[in-house]
Amino acid sequence: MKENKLSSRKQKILRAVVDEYIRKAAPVSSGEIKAKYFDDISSATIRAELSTLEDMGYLVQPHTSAGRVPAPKAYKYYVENFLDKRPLRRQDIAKIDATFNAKFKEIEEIVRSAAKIISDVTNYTSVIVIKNIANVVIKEIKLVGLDENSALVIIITDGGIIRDKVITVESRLDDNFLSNASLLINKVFGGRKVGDLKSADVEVQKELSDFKELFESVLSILLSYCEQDEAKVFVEGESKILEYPEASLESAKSFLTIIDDKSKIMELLEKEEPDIEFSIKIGKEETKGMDKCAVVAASYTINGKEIGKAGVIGPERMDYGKVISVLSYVRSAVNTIFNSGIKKIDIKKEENND
Amino acid sequence: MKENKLSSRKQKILRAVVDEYIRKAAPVSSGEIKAKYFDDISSATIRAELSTLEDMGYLVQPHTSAGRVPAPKAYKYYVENFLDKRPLRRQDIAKIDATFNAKFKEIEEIVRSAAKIISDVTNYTSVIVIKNIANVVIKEIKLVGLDENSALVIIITDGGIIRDKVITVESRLDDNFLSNASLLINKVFGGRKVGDLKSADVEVQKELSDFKELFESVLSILLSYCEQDEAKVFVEGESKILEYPEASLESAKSFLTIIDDKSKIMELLEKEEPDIEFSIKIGKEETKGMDKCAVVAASYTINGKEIGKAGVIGPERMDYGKVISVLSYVRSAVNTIFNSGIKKIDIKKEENND
DNA sequence: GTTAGCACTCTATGGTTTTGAGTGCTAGCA
DNA sequence: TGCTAGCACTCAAAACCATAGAGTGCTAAC
Repeated sequence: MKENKLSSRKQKILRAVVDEYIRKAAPVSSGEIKAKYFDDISSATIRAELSTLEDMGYLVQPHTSAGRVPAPKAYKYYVENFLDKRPLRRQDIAKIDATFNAKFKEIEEIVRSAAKIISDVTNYTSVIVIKNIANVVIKEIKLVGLDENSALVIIITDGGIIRDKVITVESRLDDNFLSNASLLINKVFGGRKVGDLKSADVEVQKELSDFKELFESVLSILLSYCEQDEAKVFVEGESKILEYPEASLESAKSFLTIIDDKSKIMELLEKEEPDIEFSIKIGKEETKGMDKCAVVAASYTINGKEIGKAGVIGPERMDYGKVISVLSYVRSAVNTIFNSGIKKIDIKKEENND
Repeated sequence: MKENKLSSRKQKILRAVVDEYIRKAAPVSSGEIKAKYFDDISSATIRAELSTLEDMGYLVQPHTSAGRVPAPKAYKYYVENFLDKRPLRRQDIAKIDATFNAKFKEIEEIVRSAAKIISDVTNYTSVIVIKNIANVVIKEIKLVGLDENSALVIIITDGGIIRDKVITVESRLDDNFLSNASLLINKVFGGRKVGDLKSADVEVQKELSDFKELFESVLSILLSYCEQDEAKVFVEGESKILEYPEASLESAKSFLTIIDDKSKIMELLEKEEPDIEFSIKIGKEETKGMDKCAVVAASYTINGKEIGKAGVIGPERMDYGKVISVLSYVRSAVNTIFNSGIKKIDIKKEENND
C-alpha cells in the first residue's frame, strides 16, 4: 500500500466523491463538493485536486465535461480507510436476532434464513455457499422405518448438524431388519470422515449380503452429500439489484446469468488473500463481468474450519459499512449455532463482536 | 363463447398472425401473410379482414401504419381452437422421465425437481405452489432422539408424504422418555387432519404434564406446516424471461417483484373457472401487471384433492402447445408418485395421456 | 366480393442545433 | 507557492428537423 499517502485534503475530497456518488449515483462535480464539504477552498482548487486524483487512478471522468466517478481503486481506498464500522441499527439487530431465535434448526434452514435476513437488512442480493462436508465426521446414522419398503436415513455429524433423506428399497424393512442393518451401517460408517468414503469402500459391501441394497442406498446418500456439485448455493433477493439506478437490461442479464451458475458464484465469494477478514471485489474484472457491481464476502466456520461463505452482491456504490456489519453480525449468530451444535440453540447476544 | 363464429378465412388469418408473431415478435403485415399463407387472395383482401378482426378485438395495431399484433383475445382464441396438442419431443420426455426416476423422494425434492424440469424443457420461468396440507391425515409421528436435548420429529401422512424437523427442548430425552412421549403424541395426533388442529386442541395439553414441552414443539411444527404462509412456492428459471426480445428493464422489474411475492404468485396460478383443465392468463389485467406476459397453470392432486399448482410464466407469444404438453406430462408423472405414496416410486410410462 | 392503385400516416433513422453543466487553463492575487 | 476568479472550451443530452419506407385505408373498377 504505497499510495496511502494522500494529503488529508485529498482524502477528504476522495471521500466526498465516494459518499456523494453512493448517495445519488451520478458523477459529482467540483461545485457540489465545494458546496457540501468545503467552506475554505474554491471549486477551482478542488478541481485541481480532482484532476490529480484522477491521474492517480482513483477517479474517472465519463467524459471531459462531466463530474468525477469513483474508480474501483477509490472504493478500495474508501473501504480500507473511511469505513465507519458503526453498529447496526437497533431494528436491524432485532430483526436478525428474531430470525435466529426460532426453535427448530436444520442446516439448510439456518442457511436459508441467514441468506434471507442478510438480503432483507442490506437490501442487496445475498448469496451463501456451503462447502462440501468432506471432512465432517459421521457420529451416527439412524434408520427409521416409514413403511414396508422405505425408511428415513438420518445422518448425525460431529458438529451436531443433521441431514436426512427418505430411501426406498425392495427388501422388507421390519424392525428387526432395520436394527440389524443399523448396527452394521454404524459399524462401517461411524466415526469416519465423509470425504474418505469415496470409492475406496466398495469392498466392504460384499460382507453385507442381506443389507446390500440398504447399505448401498446409504452410501450413495453420503456420497451425494459430499459430492453434490461440491457445494450448495443459496441466493436471496435476486431482484434487489434491479432497484438501483445503474441497472440496465444488459447488466440484469449478466447478473442473473451469473447468479444461475453455482461455480461462478463460488468464485465470486473466494477471497484472494487468505489473511483478510472480508473479501471485497470491486470492478468488472473482479466480479466476473458484472459491471458496476461489487461483492463483499465473509467466511463461516465450524470449530475453526471453513464450511461456507456468505456474501452480498450489490452496486459498486453500496453501503459497505452496513454490509460488513450485517455479515459480521449474522456470522457470529450463525457461528454460535453451528459451533454449539444442536445442544445449544440460543444465541448468546454478547458474543457478536465479530 | 358467442364469437366463435369466425369465418374459416378469418380463422386462418388470425392464426397466421399469432403464429408469425410468436415466431418473430414483431407486428405482422398483410403482405407477409399473403406471401406465407395465401396464394388465392390479395393483400388488400387480407387487409380488410385484418381490419374487421381488429374491430372484433382480436388484434391491435401499435400505430396506424404498422402491422397487426395479437391481442390477449387472439391468444385465447388461438389456445382454444388452434392449439395442436402435439406430443412432446422424445428428448424432452426422456429428460423428464430421468428426473423422476431417481430413487429418493421427499415432497420438497419432488416439487423442486418438477419446477426445474419444467423450466428446463420449456425454457420459460416455472412456478409451483404447494397448498397448505390442512386436510392431510396424520398417519404416524415418529420421534428420533439425536442427543440429550434434541430429537427429530418425523411426520408421516396418509399420502405417504413425510416431513421432518429437528426440535430442541430443555428436558432430557432418553429412550424411555421418547417412547412414552411417542405413544402419547400418536394417541393425540394420529389419524387426525392437520387442518383440524388449529387452536382447539390447546386443552389436551394439560393432561400431558411431563411431555408438555415436547408436545408443544410437535404441535407447533404441525401448525406451522399448515399455516406457513398458507403455501410454499418454488420458482425456477427466473432469468429465462429476460431472454425474450420483449423484455425491458421495466418489465424485468415488475416481473421479479411479483416473483418475490408469494401471494401474488398464488393468485397468478389460481384459475377463474373451476371446470377448465388449464388456466391461461394473458394480458396485463390478468397477470398482475406483467405486461406482455402470460401464465399457464395446472392443478396437481393427491387422491383427487388439489395439493398444489404448477405454472409457467413466459411471454404472451409463448409456445402454448409445448407448455401445456409439458405441464401435463409432468403432472401425470408427479401425480403418479404422489398418489402411489412412497411405496411405488416408479413412474408408469403409460399413464401420461391427458 | 375482390383487387390494383394511390394517397396517407407514422415510426425509425440520422443529421443538425442548442443548451448547460462542468471542466481546464491562465493570469492575477495573497 | 498555493489559491482563486474568470473565461473559453468540451461534450452529452435534449430538441428539432428531414427523409425514407413500411404498411395501411380507401376508392374505383372488375
